[in-house]
Amino acid sequence: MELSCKTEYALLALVELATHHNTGTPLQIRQIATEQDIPDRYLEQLLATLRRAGVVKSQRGAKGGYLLAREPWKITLWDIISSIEGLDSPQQSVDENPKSAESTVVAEVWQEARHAAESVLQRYTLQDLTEKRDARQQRNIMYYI
Amino acid sequence: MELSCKTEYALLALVELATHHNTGTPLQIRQIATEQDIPDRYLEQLLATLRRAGVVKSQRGAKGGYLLAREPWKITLWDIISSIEGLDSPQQSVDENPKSAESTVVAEVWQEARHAAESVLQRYTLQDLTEKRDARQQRNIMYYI
DNA sequence: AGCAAACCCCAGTGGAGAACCGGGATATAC
DNA sequence: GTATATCCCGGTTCTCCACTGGGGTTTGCT
Repeated sequence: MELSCKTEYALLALVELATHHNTGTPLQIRQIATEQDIPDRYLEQLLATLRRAGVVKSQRGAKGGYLLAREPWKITLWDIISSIEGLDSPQQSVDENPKSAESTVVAEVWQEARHAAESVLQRYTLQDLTEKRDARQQRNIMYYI
Repeated sequence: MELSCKTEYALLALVELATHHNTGTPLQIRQIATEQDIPDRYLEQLLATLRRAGVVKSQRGAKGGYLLAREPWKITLWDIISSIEGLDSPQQSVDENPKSAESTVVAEVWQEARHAAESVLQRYTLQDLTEKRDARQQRNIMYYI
């Protein structure tokens, strides 16, 4: 239920990639890390996960770095979070423990709640986040006048 | 995002209490535990938490046990989960780390998603769970005919 | 070709919480 | 007073999170 540090790092990093997306040049781990104040060796792992999930792509070697795999408006927050959270549900273990009627009902309701949150996260894209951030910064500038 | 074992135990135990609520007699840990297949010493801790949160009340001594603190239709699933998960937000630490614009936006969106899930859980009461269970059992019986 | 800059992979560590188990103190019905 | 329950405090094992470190590999540049 709580926003884990891990997920927040991933989101912040991708917002950073989204803002530099129009340049076409890759962003390096180090740059993202210093910009968003994330431990770089940790961020490296998160980006690796996101790459394997097909959210970002990487360019190895000198002058390498990371790029978004798709346009910012084609990446939803749910894409990111489900990738990083790893709800792979690896084995649909056909175990024969017949869940009680109570368990089944609880699971159904929980599923409904999770789906509600999921659909909110599906509605937001990286593009939306950068726009919301820019709008917020504009407002903050207004306050200073 | 996932339903923890802990929370599921609490919900199952409370469903059990809700079904015996009309009798007016308290249910004991041991009974709930064997009925719902929960380790009893663990359930004891959960019920203690729920008691401190005001969801259930206890009766000590022989012939003691647990009772719902309110009627089953006045206890929402959110009441239970927030009690057990302990999202008390203990200290509103007025720390002076100015969150970045990106962090703020991410937090806002996350808040919105969490609120969506929360409102689903607010809509369901213990009464709803028992009714859903009974309806489901009726349907299962129909299948056997 | 050589070198440095970047990603890639694997492994380990410290702390926190989950999911338990156990023992003794306390309250209550009979 | 005794049996029966909850209450309270602690410890234990396990997993995950957050993070660090040591190499290896690919690539651009000169």
